Amino acid sequence: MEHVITIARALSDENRVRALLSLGDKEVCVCQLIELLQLAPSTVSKHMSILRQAGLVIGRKKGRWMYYRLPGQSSAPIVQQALQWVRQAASGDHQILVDAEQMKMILGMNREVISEQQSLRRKQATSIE
Amino acid sequence: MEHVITIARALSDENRVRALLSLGDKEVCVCQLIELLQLAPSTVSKHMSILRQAGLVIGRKKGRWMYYRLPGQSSAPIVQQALQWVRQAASGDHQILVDAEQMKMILGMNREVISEQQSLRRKQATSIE
DNA sequence: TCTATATTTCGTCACATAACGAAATGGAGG
DNA sequence: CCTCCATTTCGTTATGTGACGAAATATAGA
Repeated sequence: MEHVITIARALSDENRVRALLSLGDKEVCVCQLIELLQLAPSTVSKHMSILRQAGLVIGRKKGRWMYYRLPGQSSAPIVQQALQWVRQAASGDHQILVDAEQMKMILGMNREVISEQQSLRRKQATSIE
Repeated sequence: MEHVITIARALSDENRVRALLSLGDKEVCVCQLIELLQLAPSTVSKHMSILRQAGLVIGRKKGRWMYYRLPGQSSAPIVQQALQWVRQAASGDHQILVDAEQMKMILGMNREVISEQQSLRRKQATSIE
């Protein structure tokens, strides 16, 4: 029961569902999710930790980077079914389709370009004030 | 997408999941759910309206009483699958099993007895202060 | 060891939500 | 029409949540 609630809560935020579904069958690092969602690093980190606590994603640390991916057959049935549900339910949604395209783009870029974009955005953010 | 979020949010509260699963294949009125959850009428009413907005239950007004039931085959696949998920995921949970027993009991009582119990509880609540 | 950088943790703010009681609503029956 | 009563709506309060920036952490590379 507790797990049901935890999973449902994890799926009750649009940004988390976007992040989750953008993973596809790839392993994606946080900086790439930041680029996709256009949110602050700390915010994205929190979202991913909520998804991980629910068992909906698996995190793997490699060097300075944290990679997230969908759990495979090894995960609990309750998790697999939840994933199947959200995947089906949101498939065809405009935002999700756009995200898939965007993620393809992001995965094609090497990380240096992403880092550059992000530091650029940070400068913009501070200069606006 | 919006519907996904609405459904997930509706399922992210324990009392709502309890109410939902206690319906089974019966039609249940609000006063009976109040009895089951032991919450204030206004609270239960709000919970059921959230479940109804998500499409997870169907409400039918008969005289002074409001009856809720699970939607049948007619409901959207996204709803049916969500219901199937939560039913499976929470089946075997202790609270849910207890609730099922309790609901059998409540459905066996006629409404006069329930009303009496509830007005008794109201008196108790005020006399405590 | 020192620096740079990806990520997380922490503190804070605005806003959402679950709970209640009181009052409003609406239908049944006198 | 009036009363009763199940339910809903409204207003309030306490707590939860999502957002951010600043600071802490951890790791690769000089």
